[in-house]
Amino acid sequence: MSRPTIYSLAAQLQLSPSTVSRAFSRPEKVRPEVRERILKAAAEVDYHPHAAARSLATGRTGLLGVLVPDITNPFFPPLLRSLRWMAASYGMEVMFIDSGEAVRSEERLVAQVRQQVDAFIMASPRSPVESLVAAAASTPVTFINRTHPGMSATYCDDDDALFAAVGHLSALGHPRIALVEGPQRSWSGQRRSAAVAAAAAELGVEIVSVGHFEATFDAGRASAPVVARSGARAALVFDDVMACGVIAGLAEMGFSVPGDFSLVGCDDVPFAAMLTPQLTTITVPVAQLGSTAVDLMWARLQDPQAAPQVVAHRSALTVRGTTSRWVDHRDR
Amino acid sequence: MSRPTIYSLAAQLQLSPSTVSRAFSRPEKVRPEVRERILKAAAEVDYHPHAAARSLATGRTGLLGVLVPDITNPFFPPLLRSLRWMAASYGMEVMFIDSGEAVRSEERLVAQVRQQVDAFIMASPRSPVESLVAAAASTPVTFINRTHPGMSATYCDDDDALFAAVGHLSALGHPRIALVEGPQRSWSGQRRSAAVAAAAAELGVEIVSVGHFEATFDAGRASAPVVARSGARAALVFDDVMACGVIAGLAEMGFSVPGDFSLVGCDDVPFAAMLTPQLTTITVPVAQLGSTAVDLMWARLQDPQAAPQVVAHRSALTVRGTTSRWVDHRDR
DNA sequence: TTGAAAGCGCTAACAC
DNA sequence: GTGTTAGCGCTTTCAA
Repeated sequence: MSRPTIYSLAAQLQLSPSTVSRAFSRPEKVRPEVRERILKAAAEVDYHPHAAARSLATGRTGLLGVLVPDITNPFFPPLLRSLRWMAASYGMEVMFIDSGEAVRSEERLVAQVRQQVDAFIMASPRSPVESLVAAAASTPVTFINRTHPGMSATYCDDDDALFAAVGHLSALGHPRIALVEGPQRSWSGQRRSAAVAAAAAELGVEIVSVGHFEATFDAGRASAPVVARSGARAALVFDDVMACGVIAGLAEMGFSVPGDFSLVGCDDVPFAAMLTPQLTTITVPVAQLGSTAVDLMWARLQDPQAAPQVVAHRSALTVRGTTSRWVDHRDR
Repeated sequence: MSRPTIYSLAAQLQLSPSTVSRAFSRPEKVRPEVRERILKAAAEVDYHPHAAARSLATGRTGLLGVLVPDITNPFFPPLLRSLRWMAASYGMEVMFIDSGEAVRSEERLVAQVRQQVDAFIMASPRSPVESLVAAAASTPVTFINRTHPGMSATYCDDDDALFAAVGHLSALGHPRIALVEGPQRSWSGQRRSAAVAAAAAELGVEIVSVGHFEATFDAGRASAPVVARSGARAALVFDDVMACGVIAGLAEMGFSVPGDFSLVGCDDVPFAAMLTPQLTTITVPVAQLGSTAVDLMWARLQDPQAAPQVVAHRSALTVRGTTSRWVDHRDR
């Protein structure tokens, strides 16, 4: 009546436990017909190897720790989904860790579970990388959207997309573009700001930064008056959530998007296309970031000696409904 | 150089392994000063009990399996976050399982990991409950937003909120309300439709159902023409995502919300308040659903004999910007 | 190709 | 309150 083990199966089949074990862990080392017999009997009694026992013997858990700062941020769910799906394809399950944006606690959370997972994938943009790596101790970690020497990572290169965005707004007649920047500590944020500056210089467009803001709706809304005062009639916003805030803030001041202001967000989170009007934004290939991260993680697991890799993906401008031609008042 | 164990600690402290073990698993059974000594030494060498070994010995994994149909649906992230947070407070970690809305695969996924988790919490509204329970085998499961005889569950009771919503629209001058229903198989959907009907009868409002739709943005958009033709100038929509779709569809037909149509969504997902105008909706206490589910799960784990419980939470109407007074054209 | 046996690190009787 | 000991179910040399 208790759950079947390799021993009960072995006894029933008049085989040794090791043979039964091999049938599952190293099928190629057991004669096909014997293997068949074992698998069949196993299926009948619904036998599954005991994960903990296997783990104790091998030192591997089959678990991948995924750290995100805030699953409530719409950027992460598609990423988590992709990670879990890809992990499953390698036979691994996902241990989900949400730090609730509590940067201080991430270290502790990671240290707490590092022995229960074979590897970590971290998509947390704020915590100091060093302390995360330290907390993971000898457990390999792969980063998403940030890099660290000696660690595998995959990130999104927004340079081209941002260039396209600046070009798009410029072509629409905007001589000047407001830039609503994200958290100063954000790795992607810094890269994005730099890319915009480069693009603007090349395209002869004036960029006016309205400052750094938290990546939240409220912060976006709070930035709206600054955007309005900037003299620009178009804005590039650090991410889609903030862009929603900017739209709301502008609306409170009586401005409409894209009527009075053109807006470009970033990330293309699921709801960007659900807004009315739909948000023009930079589409980040989240699913690919996820699957690449898992691939890199797996490579490290297979060969711990192998050199860590960093692979970039490119985002692209997706023009939708929040950008429109700018007509100077004086022309009207 | 290898990781510390209760044996290495015991040797170092001239104690027996069991005492060291107890210091961690049953601290009250070891003399305070000895416990101190052990904990101190453990901290120094950064000792943590080996989860797999413990699991093998106790039969418990410390893992909670959380099944959601689609983490990309904005209803679930806050729930997952709450679940993980509450689980952590009981010292459990979360194994995340997203079925990708593939109802057929949920059974398989559950069966695959049921031995690695101590319990399941399932928030999947579509799969036949019976097969989920069967797949979980002897692993206890707690449901969210659906019930099953013999199983613990917590759900949201929308009756009062829906009554308030109908009353709200009625007070705004709407004699007739369109009802955009969700998937027919959805447990909550059926309850919501029934509650609306009851409220309408009591309040003397006419409800016209525009039919059942998938709970997606596109389906919502597709329902817009039907809503427009319904004769109603207000609509109750199964959930917020669909409501976004309805707004988009209406906009394509030249109608504005709340100018031409008043809309009430359901769930109050994070982005409901990020829309412009903000969505009037039914606020579901997701965090409480999550923590209650974990509590119920824990109760089952502590005492498998205890009777399963079902606890309801109430949602509430949150009036925001998508509902407004209806003025009949003929009056204009 | 298969079997015997040791051991992974911890817990839980049980005895002291 | 603490120590002894026997597993928990699997993998993995090593021999046969």
